[in-house]
Amino acid sequence: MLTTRPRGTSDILPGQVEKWQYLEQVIRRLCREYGYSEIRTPIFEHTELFERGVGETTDIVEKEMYTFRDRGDRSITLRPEGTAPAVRAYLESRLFAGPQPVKLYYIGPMFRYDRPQAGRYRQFHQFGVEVFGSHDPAVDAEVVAMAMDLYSRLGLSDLELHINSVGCPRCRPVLREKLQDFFRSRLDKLCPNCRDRLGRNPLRILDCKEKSCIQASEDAPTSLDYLCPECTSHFQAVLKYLEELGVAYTVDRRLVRGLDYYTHTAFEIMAPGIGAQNSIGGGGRYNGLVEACGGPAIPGIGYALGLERILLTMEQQGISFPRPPGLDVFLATADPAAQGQAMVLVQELRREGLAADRDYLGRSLKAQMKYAGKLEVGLVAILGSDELKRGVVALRDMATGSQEEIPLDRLGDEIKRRCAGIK
RNA sequence: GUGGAUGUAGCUCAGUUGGUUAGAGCACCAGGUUGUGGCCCUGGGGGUCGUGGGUUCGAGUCCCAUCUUCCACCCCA
Repeated sequence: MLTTRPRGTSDILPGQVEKWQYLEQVIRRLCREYGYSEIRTPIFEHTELFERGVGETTDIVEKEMYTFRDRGDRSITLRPEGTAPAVRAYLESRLFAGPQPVKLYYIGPMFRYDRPQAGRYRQFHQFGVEVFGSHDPAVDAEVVAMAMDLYSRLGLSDLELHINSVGCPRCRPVLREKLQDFFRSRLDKLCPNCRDRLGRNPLRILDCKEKSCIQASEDAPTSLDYLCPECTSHFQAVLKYLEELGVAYTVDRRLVRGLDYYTHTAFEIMAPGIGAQNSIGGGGRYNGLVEACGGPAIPGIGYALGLERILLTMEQQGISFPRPPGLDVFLATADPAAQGQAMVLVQELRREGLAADRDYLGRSLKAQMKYAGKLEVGLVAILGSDELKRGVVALRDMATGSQEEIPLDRLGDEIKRRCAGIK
């Protein structure tokens, strides 16, 4: 137990963490180019925020939250998603009083008490964006295009973008009723889960993966059949913009975001080949959420992408990551007399902005060379008492094996010169 | 939360019908004569056989429980 991490968590170790850093770097650049500012919210919040903000009837709230009482007897929950905290911060800091729209992004760990499997963990990471303050369907399109842009920047291909409109508070009740009418007559064909859903959230039946339910809902009315004129024109505009942006999509009338405050656009991106948990991102418009959280009636839209699943897909598609830079130079000492001088020299090189390191295990020169070879350092500077006397070091190019004496005062510049040539 | 599989050195695995000090390859460390890596050779360290019970004269091998990971379901990222 002492040496075992909690279930569904993972250590991101050297060798792997560079991939994360690369991914994060691409994300941050993307966000800057799209005009988004980062927001960092707490990793835990008051439980009510998620109960209200995510929805009491969702699986997340009903069975997946990490909730506990703190020492002040407050109910605290490790954040299971990023939208509700962003809304909370937007309201708490009155960002709606500043210039609109407010475009935010976040990146960090989320927590859900699920049963782990490939691509699903109890602590996982999401990158997400939220835009507050605009109804413009162009924002819907931009947000979708931005997500797709990230995937393509990472080199991912063969992704499926599904998009739908789930209506608004005006047309959804109509659809709800139509769906309830439709399914009431074929209750016997629905799975127990969906029978339960009929009363609470009939839209979700369309989303059920149970064979019988898929069959039963084949001719069921979908949101697109009962959209109000405003919703229809909004959705048509989003699709038109996507076409203009060259983003390929599939209208999926079964795609549902089950929460009450979700409105209009809903979308999801799937990656084939990474297992059953193949959704690598999803989002939609939530024009009712800010108000539901006690704020003014301000529209919003956003998405969240799963970082583990993106990395999984990249690996599955054989995408190579840029090689992280290692040391510029390794300083090897040829005899113990040079130790003190080596320490000072390495420190000087670092001050000059070079990545430099040396041996700390009292190894023989041979062993130090071997070690440097394993680290794949391009240059090794060798310092012995002979060199020390003459104020030079032997600088060895590890790729070619050629070696040259460099005066100590020129060493930094010489290394920089050679590294520049390689880079 | 439900069902199925898995678990032997850091990694990939072997381990005969239960029977002596549990092995290999790779990795790690050290040597292969005087201050020099990548190949090769030699040697070394490292395993409470996931954990806890049980059966047995004897268990890595059989039984039970538990944990982990994996796969699927539910659902999502």
